Amino acid sequence: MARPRSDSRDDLVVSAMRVFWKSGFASTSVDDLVKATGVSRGGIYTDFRDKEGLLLGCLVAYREKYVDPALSILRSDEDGLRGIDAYFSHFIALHKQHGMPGPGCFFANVMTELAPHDVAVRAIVARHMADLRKAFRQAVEKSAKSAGANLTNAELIEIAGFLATASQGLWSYGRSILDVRELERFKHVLLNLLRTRLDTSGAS
Amino acid sequence: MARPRSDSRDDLVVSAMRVFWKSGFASTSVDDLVKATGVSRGGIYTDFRDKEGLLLGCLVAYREKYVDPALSILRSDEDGLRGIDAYFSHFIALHKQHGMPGPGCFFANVMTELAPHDVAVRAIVARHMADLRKAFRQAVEKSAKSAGANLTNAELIEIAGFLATASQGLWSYGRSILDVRELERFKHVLLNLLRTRLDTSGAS
DNA sequence: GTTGTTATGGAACATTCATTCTAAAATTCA
DNA sequence: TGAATTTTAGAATGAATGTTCCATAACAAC
Repeated sequence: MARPRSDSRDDLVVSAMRVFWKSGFASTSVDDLVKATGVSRGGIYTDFRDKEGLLLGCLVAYREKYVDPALSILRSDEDGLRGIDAYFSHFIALHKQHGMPGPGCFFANVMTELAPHDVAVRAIVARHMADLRKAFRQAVEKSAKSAGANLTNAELIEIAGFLATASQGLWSYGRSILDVRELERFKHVLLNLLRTRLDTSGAS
Repeated sequence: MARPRSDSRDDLVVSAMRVFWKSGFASTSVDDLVKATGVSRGGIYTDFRDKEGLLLGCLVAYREKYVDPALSILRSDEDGLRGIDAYFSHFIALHKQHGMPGPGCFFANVMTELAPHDVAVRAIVARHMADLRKAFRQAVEKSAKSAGANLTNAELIEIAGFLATASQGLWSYGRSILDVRELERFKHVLLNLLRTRLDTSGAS
């Protein structure tokens, strides 16, 4: 049963992504991938060089399917803090619907498992973190403006980097707990800290 | 060459810990462990039920050898914020001496890789996070007092939970980057946020 | 309906895996 | 020294691994 190429491969990469996402790279066998995707071994090795090639494809698919929409949400609200709130709520909702312990963030998982030993993974993870920092930076900048806070460019960048890194901790933690409310508490504290930080940088 | 039992097994568990810590559970073979520890396959399976049993032993050893000293540092300074600073500096120094990309935090790594699928791991990780929260809580409480900040018990707990979770993100991120200064920037922002939070909760 | 292209299921392959076992060697204690 | 106890190195086991290959079957285009 040969299916039309273009969209069947989207299915392949999306199904594979979910398995890698939940179980990690090393613990996922090619057999698992064949079963989960419905694509034959040959098909997988034709379209991707090997198991790691498929993983890299899955990371790209994850960015398009999950990260980009989340960053749009983060950017779309003209109120920066509300955008950040919405970004976290979006992923927390994903964890709620998935059931806890949650799947975490695919990038955070892969970063933790493979980054030290795999340059290709490190590169694509670095790009993800840069995107995340950039989106946070714009959000913080907006809310700083509307709060009348004076933040230097360096401070904006610092804070954005902190937010990006801290949120990776949240998603990893989500893989080990049974209560989503812990995720919400994190969001709550993060926003409070950020708000007070902006409120105390009022124009001199 | 039979060595005295009690201390040779400490060596075993410490050497194995380092391998699991850097390479993860699934990617570490029993062969790797035999080579790294110098203990025979039989010896490993005699003292620990299986590979996972050894991992659990390594997690306990990690807590004793790395976490407890770090928490002592965190607790020892009578200035809470300075204790938090010292805690992060301690682990950052570890990353510096190890070379980047760093090994991260063993608990954070195992949490990300195994927690969703392994109840035993989840339990021991939960205990670690609780310890970490408790230590952070005491530190924040101390610095709140000395800053004259009015924080409710609930607020203290919330903030401590945030700190514990956020720091997991830092260590995971440390596995994907080549420049330790990124870790230091994180610490810097974290402490700033915390400081301003305490300064704005002054007695009414 | 024929032809050329692609995908399939599954066999085949060579490794590697976790785990068990055993005979020899080292260590302990008398 | 000699007997009892551990530990070792490494063979053995059987299953699982990633990857390649191929004959069959499904498809698209004409």
